[in-house]
Amino acid sequence: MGVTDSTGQDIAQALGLLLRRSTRARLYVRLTEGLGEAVDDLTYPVLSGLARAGPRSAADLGREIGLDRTTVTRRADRLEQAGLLERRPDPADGRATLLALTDDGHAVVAATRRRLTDAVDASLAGWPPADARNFARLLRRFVDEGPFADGEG
Amino acid sequence: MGVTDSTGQDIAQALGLLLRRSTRARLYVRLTEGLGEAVDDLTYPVLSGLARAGPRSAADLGREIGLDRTTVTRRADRLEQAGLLERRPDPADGRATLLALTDDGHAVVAATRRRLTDAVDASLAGWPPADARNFARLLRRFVDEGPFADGEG
DNA sequence: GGCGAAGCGTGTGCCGGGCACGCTAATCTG
DNA sequence: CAGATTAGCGTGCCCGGCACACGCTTCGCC
Repeated sequence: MGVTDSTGQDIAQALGLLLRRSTRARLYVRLTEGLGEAVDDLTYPVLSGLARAGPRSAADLGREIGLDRTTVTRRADRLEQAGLLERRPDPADGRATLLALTDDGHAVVAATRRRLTDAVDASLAGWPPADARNFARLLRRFVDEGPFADGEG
Repeated sequence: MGVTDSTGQDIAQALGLLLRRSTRARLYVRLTEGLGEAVDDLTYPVLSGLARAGPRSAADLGREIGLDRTTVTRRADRLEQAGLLERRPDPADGRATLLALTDDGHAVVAATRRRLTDAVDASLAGWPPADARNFARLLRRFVDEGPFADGEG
């Protein structure tokens, strides 16, 4: 990895830039804009996590998405009030309360995902299809094996 | 973008995963670990921004990195106390105060960047060099043209 | 059937972030 | 050249999110 091989450095730089911009541009804020008062960059991870993992208890979901149990509870309160999420008693465990998306909740997640996909599509518009496919493949591999791959989520 | 072309969707998915994990794994926290009490995931962007843009006023830097002017000031206070940053009166403008990295500050930024590069190198260890180079090129292009490219930073 | 463990919700304290104020200096105007 | 307007800075203040601690209920084991 001498001067002749700056690949790692290049990627690190681009990665830093990516992470910086995605927060600076408030990506999450924009993606969730206009989807109702309750859904914003803070509450969306709860919705998204439930969409991914299915009905879960607050504690489980917290472990899943890296938040404190109580924080999940508070955010779920807001989402429940907005009708995007509902609480059901766990049939298998009387103390547990399952958080589950309502149809509206699923719709919000779908809309947000579509927005992101559209944005990606737009920025890939001028790319040769082969490059785009290659990028998708390599990015996927990097994310799976990458410096963050200590968890499943 | 029918069923036959899921490329955009694939990238969006991987991108979401990447952003999620980088916060969930507290990437920034780890990268700045052990570099002194004052430097953490909150104060590092100030350091990094100064390293990129050179000596700047708090207001300018705030616009640069997407933070409120006063927030930059508070964080700069901590960094100044730790000797990583210094305040100089702007010779060209008597009301302005320039924030500038000290040698120690530059060293901290260099160390953090090296850590990230090392992590990337490690996860690229098993890759064919051609793939790695391709990935670097494509990622760079995507970041430059991507859905976030509304700013320079 | 009783007892420790696990889960949930909520009250409380703490910390980060943005707004508003007062001040100083630069720039514009007549 | 003097007054007025504008731009910049630091700090006091308030709001909101987060984690810890408590009390309660329920499960699992003995």
